Amino acid sequence: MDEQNFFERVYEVASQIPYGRVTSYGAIAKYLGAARSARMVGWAMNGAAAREDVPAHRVVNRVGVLTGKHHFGGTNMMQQLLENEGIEVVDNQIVDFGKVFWDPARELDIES
DNA sequence: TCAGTGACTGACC
DNA sequence: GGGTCAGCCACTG
Repeated sequence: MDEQNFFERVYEVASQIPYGRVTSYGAIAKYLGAARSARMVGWAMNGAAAREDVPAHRVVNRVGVLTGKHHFGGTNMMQQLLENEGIEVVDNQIVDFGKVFWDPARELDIES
């Protein structure tokens, strides 16, 4: 994969999140080989939110809480976006998170 | 340059 | 079972 920036990789993975699915910062970080740098994934999302090709609203923390909704205008817009995709959200938390969870390391698999 | 902060996570008590 | 602590790296003041 040459030497793409860490942020660019995060954007690439996030942009591959299928409709109606969500993932966690740690899952992306782990897929990129930086599971201990989940915070950097969150920081990357800060810039990803500015990109329309990167559904940052589909990325939440490990328990399915929309911790980053505050960066989506400070309103429930992030929740609205998820609900628009068929994802039920209650109190900033995704319902049946385990069912809609999308693991890049498993779905995308690590192709040689 | 140093110190504080943050869209997280795993381990420990 | 639930709350607290430390580690992680980049950005800002």
